[in-house]
Amino acid sequence: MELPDKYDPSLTEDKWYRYWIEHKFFHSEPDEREPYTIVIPPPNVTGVLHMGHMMNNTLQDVLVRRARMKGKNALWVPGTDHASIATEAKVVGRLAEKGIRKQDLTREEFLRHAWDWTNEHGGIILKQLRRLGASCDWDRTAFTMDGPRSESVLKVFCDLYDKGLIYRGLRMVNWDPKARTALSNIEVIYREEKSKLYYLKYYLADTDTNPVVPTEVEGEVLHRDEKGWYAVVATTRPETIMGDTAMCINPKDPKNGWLKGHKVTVPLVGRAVPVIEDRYVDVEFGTGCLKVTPAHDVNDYNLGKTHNLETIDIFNPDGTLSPAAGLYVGMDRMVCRKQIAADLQEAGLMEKVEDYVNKVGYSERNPNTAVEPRLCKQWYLKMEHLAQIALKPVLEGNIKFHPDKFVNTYRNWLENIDDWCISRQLWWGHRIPAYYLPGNGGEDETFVVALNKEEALQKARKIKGYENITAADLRHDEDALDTWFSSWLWPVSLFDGINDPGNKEIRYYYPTSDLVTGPDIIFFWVARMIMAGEEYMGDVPFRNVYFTGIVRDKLGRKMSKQLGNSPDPIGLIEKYGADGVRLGILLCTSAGNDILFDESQVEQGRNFSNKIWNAFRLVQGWKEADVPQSKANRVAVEWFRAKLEKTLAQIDADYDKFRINDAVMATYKLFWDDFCAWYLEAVKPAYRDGAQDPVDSETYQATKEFFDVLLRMLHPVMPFITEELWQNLQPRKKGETIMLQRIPETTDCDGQVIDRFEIAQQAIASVRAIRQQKNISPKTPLKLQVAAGSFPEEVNPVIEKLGGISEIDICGELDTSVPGQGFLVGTIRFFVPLQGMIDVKEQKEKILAEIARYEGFLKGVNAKLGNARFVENAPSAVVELERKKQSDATEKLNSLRTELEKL
RNA sequence: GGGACCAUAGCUCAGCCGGUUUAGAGCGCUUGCUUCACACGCAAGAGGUCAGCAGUUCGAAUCUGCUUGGUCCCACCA
Repeated sequence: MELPDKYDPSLTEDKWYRYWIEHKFFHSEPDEREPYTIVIPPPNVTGVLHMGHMMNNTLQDVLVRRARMKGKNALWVPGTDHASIATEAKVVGRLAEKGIRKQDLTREEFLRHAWDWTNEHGGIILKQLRRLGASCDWDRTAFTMDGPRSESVLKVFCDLYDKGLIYRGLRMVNWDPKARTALSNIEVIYREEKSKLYYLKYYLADTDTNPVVPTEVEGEVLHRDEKGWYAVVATTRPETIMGDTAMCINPKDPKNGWLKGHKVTVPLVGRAVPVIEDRYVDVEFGTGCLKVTPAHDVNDYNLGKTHNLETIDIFNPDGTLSPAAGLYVGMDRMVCRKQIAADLQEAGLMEKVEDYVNKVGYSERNPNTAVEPRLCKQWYLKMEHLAQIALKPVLEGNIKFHPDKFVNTYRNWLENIDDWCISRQLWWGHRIPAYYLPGNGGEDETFVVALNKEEALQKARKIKGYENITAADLRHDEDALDTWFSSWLWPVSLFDGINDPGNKEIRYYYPTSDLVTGPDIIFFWVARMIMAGEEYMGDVPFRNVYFTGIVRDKLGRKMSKQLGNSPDPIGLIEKYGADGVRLGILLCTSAGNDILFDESQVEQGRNFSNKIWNAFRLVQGWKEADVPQSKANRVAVEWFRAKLEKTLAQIDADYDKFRINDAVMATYKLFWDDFCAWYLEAVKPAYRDGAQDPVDSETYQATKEFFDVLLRMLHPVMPFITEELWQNLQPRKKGETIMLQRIPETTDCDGQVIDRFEIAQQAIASVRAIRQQKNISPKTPLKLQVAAGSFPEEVNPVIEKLGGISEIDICGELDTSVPGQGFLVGTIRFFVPLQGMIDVKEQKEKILAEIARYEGFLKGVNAKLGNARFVENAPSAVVELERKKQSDATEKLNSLRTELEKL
């Protein structure tokens, strides 16, 4: 077979992926083998692949392919997430393009559109993962809103409700006015922002009742003008004054003490509100006077509760001013802020405006929409018990985080956790299985929680006074559940562990092995999966969590559509091949650290593919012959066998510690440096008279075996090219695959073999350096002298072959009477005679520099050994080591000086 | 406001339970090579006072403290 000199991934990738699928190599069923399970972090069903997915899924594929090749029953379950708020937003946007408003549709009509959209775009991302080579068991592809998963969600909701962990409560929630839904605390992202601090005048409302107004307060300017006495309130949100129902001061604040017991008038609004006292107020902030708007601020809400204040909700769900505001009705809150500021100024009610930096909460899914605190009734999940059971396995090490620094983050969150707001005012999602009974519909409305309407009806009829109601009387709760309320069940629900507890699959595959995900969803997902796992399985959902970093561009910026700095993953695969992309990503990954992605890394991956390809071309072109093995070949084979063993052990250790980039780099260097640059060069047959010499059988077979092992080691990282070459390395049976071959177990290696070959490597490098310096062609044969001693003669043939040495003379003393150049490998002295080709002056300078270096080194060592305290206190082994350094350096110096003299 | 992490060659990082390292890797860079596997290559090189200061120690990139610069997480200060 004639192979082109460039590897073309497009000719192999699709072919082998189809082969793997046809033979169901990715499919797993429970059997007697040890299971290895990964569940995919389900991407948004309508999402498209980005670099973060590429990294995350490449890592998972490496882990799962490796486990498979270690003989485990490996399973990687794929699937997608319905992503309620994100998907609903997309559907709303798409409908808007067609001029359709969500509020004009019924729930059923809207859901029809949402499913259409899902079916149209859903799963694109999973198709893209196939291009990457992902060895997911596609037969098991799941969706968080498919039948079994939805049923699991509802069952869990009912169960938690029955356990008293779910309740309905009137609370101040984080409201997204664009999506018009409540959000959980962790869906709010706080951003520092330049804004204004407005100082508003609140005139005393009761001046005519002759208040006791102080004539002076030490160090403070009192507020009085022609209209009377006034207090000044600093606020960032003047548009909320229509909801003010009090002003608050700290009881211990001397400068505002005069306001006690008075009423003040809300500017523009004209309403008189009481001045209340609460230690919550920070005396130092602003003027020490706080406007209290119980409906629109969490702290104010709490103040309102303790001080029994009226609550005036001045906003509509979409963030516009409601009739309750009385002013600016229908205006957007942000527009209103500017308008009211102008109006206050105009009316002389604004003392001043300052620049101010504060933190504003934004919706995670609508990043340009500021969250509005809003008082409304929502469903909550109590967290105390769940947090407790989730904390233990992580703190006790039953679940290991990589890197473990995230244990702190995790603990901190769980120890200070708030109840989880699980209801969303959305249609796309799992509808809350609560049914309201006919009644007043007020705050204390009656409801039942049940899997379906029939069950709900049965439950409802047991309630006194409702014995005769019909299904039509029941009103199903309109809200959907938070997306994460379904994904937290993922490792359990994928094996139907909720609907069919104790089934064969859940018993076999649960707990899963490793989870690969980003630290940004440690609270959203990781922590909650541990809660659900412990609650419903009584066991951890996974053993290890590998946290990836964020993929950033070369300049350290997050990848984003706006910046246009995110490469198209499929484009990259087409340009460099999936294997190249995978290697490029893996080389720069390390657990928990952000990765700075640059296309040059993928180029490196592509180059490596090509290197493997060409190494294969070389070996494939060899002719095997029944001739005795040369000494050089024997030494090389022996060495590479040892080197392979040693590296295999290293790589195993790296993978076990989740140091995947180190493992990949070690494999890369083993193939490129050790195998190609040294081993293949050492055994490569000579090319003579227009034909290549044959290779002896022993070496030929060993080389093929090495190649086979190397391909197996590389396969988890570069699945396509390794399959292609493995299939061609020797005739394979139909249905065979490298995927299911074993990666060899490690055995002990002969360190001495490696050490002595290293001497040869260094000698060869030195000879090559001499050639380079003296401008001597690699083809010109050179002689080499070695001072007899600890030099291992076995490696001579290798030095001769790779160094272009015609003769190695092992002598008692180097014959430096002829001009030439010496070098040292460790303490072994070498000399290359060079008849009249060297520059004596340059040579001298070099030796002098070397001498200076060793003298400095020796000085340091001598200083240590001359220090009585060192010799007395340091362990004897350490002192011995220093002595050895001393004698070695002295010896080196002597030989250098001898050489110098002889020049 | 609380907490975590980071600072080592031009770049990205490893080493960090103190002593076989007057510091390693990959990429990049320099020089020389159309050597019949590969220029997506081969070979040989250059390059760092381990952020700064102080301390502990016979000995510190490695431990402690402080300083500077950077990143991230958590928190209801208008």
